[in-house]
Amino acid sequence: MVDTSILDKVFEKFVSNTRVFCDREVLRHDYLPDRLPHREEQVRQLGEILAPTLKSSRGSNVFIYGKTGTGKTAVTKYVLNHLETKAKEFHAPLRFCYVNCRMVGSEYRVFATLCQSIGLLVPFTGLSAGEVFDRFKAGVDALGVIFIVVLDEADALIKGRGDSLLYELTRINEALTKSKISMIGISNDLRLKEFLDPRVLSSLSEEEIVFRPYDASELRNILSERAPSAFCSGALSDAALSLCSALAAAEHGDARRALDLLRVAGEVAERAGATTVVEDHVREAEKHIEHNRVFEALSNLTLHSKLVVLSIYHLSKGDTHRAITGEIFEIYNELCYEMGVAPLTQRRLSSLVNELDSMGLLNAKVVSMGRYGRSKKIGLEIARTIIKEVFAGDTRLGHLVGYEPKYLTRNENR
DNA sequence: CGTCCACAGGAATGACGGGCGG
DNA sequence: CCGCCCGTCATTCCTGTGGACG
Repeated sequence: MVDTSILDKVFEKFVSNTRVFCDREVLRHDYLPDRLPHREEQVRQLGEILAPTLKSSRGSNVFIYGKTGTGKTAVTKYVLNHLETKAKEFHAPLRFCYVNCRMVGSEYRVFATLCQSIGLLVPFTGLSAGEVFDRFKAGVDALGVIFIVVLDEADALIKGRGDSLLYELTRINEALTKSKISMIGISNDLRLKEFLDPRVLSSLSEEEIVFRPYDASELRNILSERAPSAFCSGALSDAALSLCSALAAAEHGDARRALDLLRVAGEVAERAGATTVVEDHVREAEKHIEHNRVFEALSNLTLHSKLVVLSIYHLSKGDTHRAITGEIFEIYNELCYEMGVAPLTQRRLSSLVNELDSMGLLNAKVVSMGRYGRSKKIGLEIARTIIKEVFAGDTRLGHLVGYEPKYLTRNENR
């Protein structure tokens, strides 16, 4: 027999307690507001570039640069949505497809997504990327439309596997007779140009739009624009709103971050039973977000990546000692033995360390120790308590948290 | 000032799981 | 069902290198 009274209380409290939020969806970063403050110029630019598509001519290709949370995606979606409604009004044959390259993952899957958007079903795997591309090409051409391809976070793809995808796409119009394609590339990395083939660069960057980070007062405006529809009147203190803006501005001028902070702060306040969101709730939210991010990232790692993290955890015990690759490999091997799994090679481990570094879980830096060789110095970027928390809850790895590596006892010197 | 450590990280290759068209 | 072609992960082999030591 389960005691449901506890749950009842939780639900009742949730339903009756509508004092803080009235619509928290407004604060999600994928929510598209009616107005995009401080991005009027970019909206106008992109609109001008794409306007010709309404008259069935191809718009220029555009490259959009800017750091995360500067409104690139929002502006693009905003303009495309309006373009779509206009197109319907004028009966212009306009279609578009938005692809987030980082989420989608591989070149193959980008083409697969494009195919799906025009109603072509392709298998998850099995075909060559070229085959999928050809099907897409034939598919769009048959439609006889102006097609806009949006490649968001294109840098994630290009850095990983080169620019052959972009190259093929920029040349696609030569093979099309009834349709035309224009592209919008979006990149978080301003140095992306350096990775690109000059031919791709010139055709892709017919136009460029740069998004500067928001400053604190701009972030404040963005938040205060959304706050009235997100929160009940009087439920949000001015100080809390300012703190969210300031924290996000200090980071990267990241509006996404500001919105997250505000939303989570509201949730923290709500759970605490408060009627007003105050600064302390924001600070709490900051910790909460970081904790969640790390927890999620750690939990989703593969077994071997987890073992690598654990090895570094053991090595950095006590002080802020930074491990080097060789040491990590020693302890990693011990842990693998304890687990009864075959260890990976040092070469592979080195790649895993780099992946963990770019996820922000580790901090890896190549250093030369002169006579004593060249290696990577690696330290944990995250709180040890979270590592304990994640691995202690793992049935397979729990016992390794308290494991005493023989390597460490063998080398009592530091 | 040359040597030589302890790796970094690129390239080629292979095992594996999966879908294709015939 | 088969032979073929993928993408992904991992191994093997490799060349390159910053700087303390002698």
